[in-house]
Amino acid sequence: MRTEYVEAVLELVALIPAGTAVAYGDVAELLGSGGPRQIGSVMSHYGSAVPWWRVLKSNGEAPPGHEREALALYLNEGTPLRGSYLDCLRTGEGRWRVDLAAARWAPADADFDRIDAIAGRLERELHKLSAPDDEMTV
DNA sequence: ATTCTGACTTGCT
DNA sequence: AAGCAAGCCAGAA
Repeated sequence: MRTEYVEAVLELVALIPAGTAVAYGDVAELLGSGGPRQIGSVMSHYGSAVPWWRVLKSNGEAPPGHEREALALYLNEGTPLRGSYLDCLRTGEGRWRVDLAAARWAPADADFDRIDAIAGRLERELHKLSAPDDEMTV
């Protein structure tokens, strides 16, 4: 189901500029909630409408099962790559990955404002759900 | 309540 | 560089 968490993740991913990328864990950190696996889960189920290829594994490998498609997109938007991606294109044999050190998205001040807005909204939403427990204790 | 599973990470061979 | 085990977090069975 499209929970607040899912919405927050998708909104955040939508902010990632072309040519840059972040790791699943980075998204979780920016969001201030959940872990890498939660992000991966959200992307696999609801990521089709956002730039999913800009969120990948911490070692720079493209999301499992979408390597081919992702490579085309990276080349298309000039994302820094490492390894023999050319061979991969021609012979389908080379190993490659995104040069995350060079491609990692560095949010500007304006971006952080939006990120904080999303994270804050999510925070309040989650708190709201776990709040009604004051009377139960005692 | 318990167990399993997964578009994850990190650390150790 | 490549494989493996153990953490880790939530949702589903």
